Amino acid sequence: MNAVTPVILGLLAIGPRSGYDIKATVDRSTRFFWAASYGQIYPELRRLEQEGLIEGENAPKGGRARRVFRLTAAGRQALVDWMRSEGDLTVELRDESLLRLFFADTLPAEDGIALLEGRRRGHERYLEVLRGIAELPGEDPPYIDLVLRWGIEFNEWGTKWCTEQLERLKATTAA
Amino acid sequence: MNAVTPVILGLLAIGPRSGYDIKATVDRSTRFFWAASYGQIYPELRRLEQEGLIEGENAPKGGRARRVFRLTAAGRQALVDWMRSEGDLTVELRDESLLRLFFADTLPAEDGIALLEGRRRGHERYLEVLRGIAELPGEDPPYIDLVLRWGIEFNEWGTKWCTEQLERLKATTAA
DNA sequence: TAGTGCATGTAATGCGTTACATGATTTC
DNA sequence: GAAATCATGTAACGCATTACATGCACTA
Repeated sequence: MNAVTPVILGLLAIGPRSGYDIKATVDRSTRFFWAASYGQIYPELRRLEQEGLIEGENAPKGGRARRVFRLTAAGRQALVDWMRSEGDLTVELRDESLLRLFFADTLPAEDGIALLEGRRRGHERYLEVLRGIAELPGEDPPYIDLVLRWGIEFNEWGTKWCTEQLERLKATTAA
Repeated sequence: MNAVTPVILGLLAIGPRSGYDIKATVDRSTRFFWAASYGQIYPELRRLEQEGLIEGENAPKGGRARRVFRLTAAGRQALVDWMRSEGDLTVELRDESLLRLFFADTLPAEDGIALLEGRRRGHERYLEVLRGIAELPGEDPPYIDLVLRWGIEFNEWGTKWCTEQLERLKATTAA
């Protein structure tokens, strides 16, 4: 069981897919909070098949080799077990902008302002990307939609937070 | 220049410290959004000294060997350069709870509820930790305080978000 | 006097990304 | 006919954590 295992099992629970499909789906969806690369996916697919959690079937498209995997009963059980396993909230965060802010006391006042403005721009850019995904035609299943809305609402909150701090700073320096 | 470089330069800009001190400070402050381990810190201290960005001085406490580092002029410049370098917002997130939620459509309704409740508990636990830090005696410099408040307000927002989604779900299933 | 904290350091390990190789097919 | 996309796969690399080794000093 490693980091890609749950993504693979989870995506195959939605529907059968090839390794390539899995990577493409991840890059359009979970990558914002859970990335995965070919170097993890392909070896893990083989391992999961050996363990009987997934089953592969050759499904070439034209003359192009293609192997589609689907979840076995054991695989579905493994997914359910993982979904119900402990762990209320495990977030690993690496936020360079926050680190810069943390050290902003060592710099002139205008640098702190610039950092906050940059942070806000970053949130706004994320919002554009996520809103673009949300406006795509077709309806997502409820929880996939929920997670997408989390991303949007988080970045809205982050934008607002930066604005508030900027106002507070301006009020303080003015006084 | 690697991931620990800015933390070391930034902390030494606040005041001279030993490698041990740096690790201890990180574990009390930036680790929530920027971790660092001995395996990175000690080799990097040597490298930075060789490059002339920091200077070490033997400062034993009693018979216990101790080496305290401080920033050189070149080191301060390197820090300023990094602080002003591009990069509005680079967040790397690994959120297992979000991944579980993403796949919650494949499970019975009560599992989704449980996931949201667990997520909320996680936010509440983080709040306890961060509020404990905020209530510590002594006053933090403005931006260090700002970042701490970000952590608190983010987890407050996250708690509220979970509550709202739970209410929404209950309203939908009731109807 | 045993345990905890201070203090430095490294070797091993694990993990994930990057980059590349290969080749077919579709699209412009 | 070139470029992009589909599709599979791995080797090399870098990075970070874990775990350990060593030893002094303080405190209960």
